[in-house]
Amino acid sequence: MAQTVTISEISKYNGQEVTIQGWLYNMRSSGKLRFLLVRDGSATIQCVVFKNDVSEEIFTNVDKLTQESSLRVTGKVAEDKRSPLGYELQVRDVDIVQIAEEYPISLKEHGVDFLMDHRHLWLRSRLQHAVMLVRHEVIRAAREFFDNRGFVLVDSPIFTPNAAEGTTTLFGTDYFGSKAYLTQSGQLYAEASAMAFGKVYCFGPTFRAEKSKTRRHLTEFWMIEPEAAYYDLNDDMKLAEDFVSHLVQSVVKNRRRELETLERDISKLEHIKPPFPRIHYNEAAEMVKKENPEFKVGDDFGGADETIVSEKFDKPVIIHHYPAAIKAFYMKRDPQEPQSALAMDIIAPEGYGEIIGGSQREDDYDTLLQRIKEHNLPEADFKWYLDLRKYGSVPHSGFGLGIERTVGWICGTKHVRETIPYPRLMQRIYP
RNA sequence: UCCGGCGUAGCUCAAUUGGCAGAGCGGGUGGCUGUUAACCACUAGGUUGUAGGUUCGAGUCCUACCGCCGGAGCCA
Repeated sequence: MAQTVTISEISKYNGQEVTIQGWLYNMRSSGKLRFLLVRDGSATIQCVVFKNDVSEEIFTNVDKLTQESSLRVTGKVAEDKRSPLGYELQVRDVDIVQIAEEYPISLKEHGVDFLMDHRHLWLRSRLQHAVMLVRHEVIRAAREFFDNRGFVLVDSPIFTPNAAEGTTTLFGTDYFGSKAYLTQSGQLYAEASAMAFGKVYCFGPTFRAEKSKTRRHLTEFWMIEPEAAYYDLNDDMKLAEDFVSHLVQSVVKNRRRELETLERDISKLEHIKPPFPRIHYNEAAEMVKKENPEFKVGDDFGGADETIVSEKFDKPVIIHHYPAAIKAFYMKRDPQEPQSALAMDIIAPEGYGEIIGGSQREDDYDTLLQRIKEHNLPEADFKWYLDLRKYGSVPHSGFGLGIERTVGWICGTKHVRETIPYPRLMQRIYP
């Protein structure tokens, strides 16, 4: 009875007989030879069936195999320079678990819509598999980063009674007869958590009902949001650049093979280390104005404008001190320049757009109450949030990082929908 | 919501600007002892998104609708 092993660890068993269990990715044949490409989720290996090495029955059965049929293969691990993996399996026995029906996804080209309709199967293919492993590494490294720095995971709720920044972009649900919304950010609750634990982060799905149809948008996406008491904007920016650098370096180190599979130019990631360029909004606005005459100082940047700024640098760019008028109600204004918010965004290189938005929060009770009134927000729903400014208020800051945009940038994918297993878009909620 | 593009075989696409609906892949059958999206031969496969219109004749032109794509706005 041969030992059952995973393909990614096959090099440990060179010369030994082992069993692998997986699915048939592709088969080629040549007379008395059959080449079975078998994947098991960890990697893919070529299994060579030579007619004279197996029984007549096994050889006949192999010819019945179809793409994605499930099977167990037993054979001897052999080093082979012709194999991309470095090893192949010299087959002695094949145990067919199921003969797959005609598989919809061929090895040739398909359109995006067709592939998305078959997302549940598309995840098996090489490139999608690589992207998901990078996503896994980004999330693993993100939690590692905060855990190592004394941040506590304190998650925020997904159902919320109110709208942090207006209800038009929120998904409403019926909550036992009253209205509830799906969260668009865990931040407000993270602020409360930070007052209990000092340094916290929350990580979960967030929802935006905006009718956006671009390569950068999903209606459901994952965001990781640290929040720290006694952090000012400078502390926040330092934390953010250390964080982004750690994510990129972890992927470069631990998922290099996947980046190569994706044909990502790794040299563009290797030098992503602190410090990042930091530029004042006014400075960024001047850069944009030179190339986009329609832009007016005081406006928010559009996608193309962000790219104009990010193209000037080969690292992510931190833009800070945005005009308070275009930013959220909870952001503190700079006492030195009251028209500006203590806010910062990080724009990824190569046109991948905003991956981080953060700020120092307003910590004065009266000022915050005034902002809530100015924005016509339901005061009663924010009572608990205002409480934080009544009982030991402290300066504090935080930011949110969009997982999908970050993974998209690191992988070099064209559209964020390929960076989440089952994307939700305006026109898609299947599968 | 606005702007633009596209809907032809299971999939990816072609069809000479209005004149016999085709190819590759995938499926099926057969062949080949080292294939790398293997290759070779044969084979099955169609209400050209829907409805109407113009015309001797419409995949192609016109009108409406439906679906999809990605860009703007907004954002991570």
